[in-house]
Amino acid sequence: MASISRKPKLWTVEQDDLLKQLVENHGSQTWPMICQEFLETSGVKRTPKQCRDRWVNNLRSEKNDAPWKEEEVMILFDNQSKYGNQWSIIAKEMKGRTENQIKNLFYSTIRRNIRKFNKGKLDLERIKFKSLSILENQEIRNILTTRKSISKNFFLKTFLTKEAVNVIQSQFSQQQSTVCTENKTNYLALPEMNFTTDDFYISDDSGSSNPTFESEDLLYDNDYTTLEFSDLLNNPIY
DNA sequence: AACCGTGTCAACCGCCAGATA
DNA sequence: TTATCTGGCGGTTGACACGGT
Repeated sequence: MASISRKPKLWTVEQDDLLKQLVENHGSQTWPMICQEFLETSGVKRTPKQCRDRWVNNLRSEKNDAPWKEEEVMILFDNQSKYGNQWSIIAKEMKGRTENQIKNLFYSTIRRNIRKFNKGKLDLERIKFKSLSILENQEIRNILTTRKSISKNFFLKTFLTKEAVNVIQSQFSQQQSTVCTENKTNYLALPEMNFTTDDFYISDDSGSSNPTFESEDLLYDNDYTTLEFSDLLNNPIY
């Protein structure tokens, strides 16, 4: 079956002006009427849904198009943690940012960090995204909400604990999983604890087989939760 | 200069709940 | 009571710009 094209149909300034005018006349609750009048006036066919989306996402309020500040991003992730994916509620707390802007930033951050984290890792070590519920695991959340400025080393040297792997696998429990038998390398996992990416840096011991995460107060090595690949083979986790 | 990967944004889509006929 | 309509919302897609190689 041929896929249906969904080429976006961009709005012109004239169309925006007309839509604003119509909303002014009829209010923002009567979209079928608005889109009918829109068609009669402009000759352009837009569905009620398209009109509403355009209004809500771009025209309704004064939109802040400035690049996101670090504080805003932190507030966004705090709010997401508090309210879940209720973007409309989050948007109300973030003046000038629309629901769409907030959603876009959130998902692009998640996607970026998944890509960075998975790069160079074996299939079993990777974060597989099915739904945002995996963020309920604090460890995965810390990885996926990491800021843009964090170094590649952070992702290279960070591995999932058994518990985090379980969380991910549970989302795919209905699917057949495969076990890679080629690599017997130990998995070095982060400790199960709350931290922010400001709390530590990765020590410069690139020649060592035991990457070390350090902070001003804490020093970790692989004495803590370490997941060995042989364990996985002997005790499948799914 | 060309290509590729990545990030951002607007628009689209599908689902759900409430209102109404 | 049921079917249909509508608005609201979360999640996804496609286009485009930009930077790195």
